[in-house]
Amino acid sequence: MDERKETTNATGWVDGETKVLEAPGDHGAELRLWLRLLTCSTLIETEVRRRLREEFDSTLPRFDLMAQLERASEGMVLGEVSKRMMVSPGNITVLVERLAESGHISRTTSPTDRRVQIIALTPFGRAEFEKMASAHADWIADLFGGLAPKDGAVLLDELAKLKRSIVASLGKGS
Amino acid sequence: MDERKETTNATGWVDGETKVLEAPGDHGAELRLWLRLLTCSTLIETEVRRRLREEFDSTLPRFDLMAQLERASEGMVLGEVSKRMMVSPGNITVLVERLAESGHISRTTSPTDRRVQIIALTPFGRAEFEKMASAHADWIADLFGGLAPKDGAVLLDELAKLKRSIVASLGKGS
DNA sequence: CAGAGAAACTTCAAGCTTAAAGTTATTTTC
DNA sequence: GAAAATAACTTTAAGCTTGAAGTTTCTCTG
Repeated sequence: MDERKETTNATGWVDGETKVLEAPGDHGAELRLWLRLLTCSTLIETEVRRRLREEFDSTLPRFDLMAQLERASEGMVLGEVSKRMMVSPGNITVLVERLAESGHISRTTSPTDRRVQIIALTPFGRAEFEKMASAHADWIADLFGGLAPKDGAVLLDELAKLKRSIVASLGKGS
Repeated sequence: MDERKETTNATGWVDGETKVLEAPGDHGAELRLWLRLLTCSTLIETEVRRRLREEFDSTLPRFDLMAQLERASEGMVLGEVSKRMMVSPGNITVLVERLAESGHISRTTSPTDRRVQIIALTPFGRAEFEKMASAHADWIADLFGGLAPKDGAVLLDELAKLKRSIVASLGKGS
């Protein structure tokens, strides 16, 4: 990419290594961590989006939706897709419209409940998805390739702990 | 939040813990890692966006842009902001318009180069930003609060390694 | 110093995303 | 069995985001 310093688009603290703003409670360590986490996932996500667009003329949301459908051979209800993708129902409506238009998914109204829409990959959609998924796995493997297996294992473990911390913190609020 | 299983909105592989799809090259470990990383950063980002909206009627992009300006007392050129935030120039144009409208930033044409726009926080904008930044630091500290200091240090270190891997991989392609 | 080229935005078309409000259909309650 | 509540979307308004094309303003070459 380029030689740009570490920056972020979600905290605003430039160069987390050396210049994190000192908050009253001195939350510098957490901010630095968050910044670095965000930098990594932004870099990866941006690259994945770019390649999906350039190599498959597709987008990440489309890919994600198809991925949800991939192992649901009987199809899936819109609400379930919405929950799994953690996005709003209205969002799914739009995505589904486009994917149906392009022939990647089929759409039927449930015979037992006319409120319910069931979507499923078409054979064409499945074939397209498989191509994308295979390439996607390679891209990710490449991006993580410089990480020693041991580091990968440690990172996976630490991220599990972080996730528990996040979920616990979110839980308190509700 | 809720008791939903680990899911993602950028890979489609549900429940990274147990069910990652086996790619031909067996990239399961990397996919699992990516999924977990993404889950963490999505959870945090979603929460930060929610709170910025609810507590400050603001958005993450706005906050980010103001954060870039926060330590640039002399103001900053749009192009520089765009680079630091890693977003497109067109995006900055729109954000700047709105922030100028709401009185958070000022905007002047450079006296030496009429192509160049210089933006800076207004006193009002600075005051608003400081409130937000302080709250933001608290939110992050909360979300990471369940992580032992030692785990934080390890995570920071592993993420540095990951970032190097990513940057190296991106560099190869160009 | 004129024309070519590069820079720094701005505009445009398209798509993603959300919260909130609106529809339609099913279930629950009295 | 109607009215009320609930569910499952869909629609709407607003904002974010991008890549590509367009405009204006320097800067560089010959």
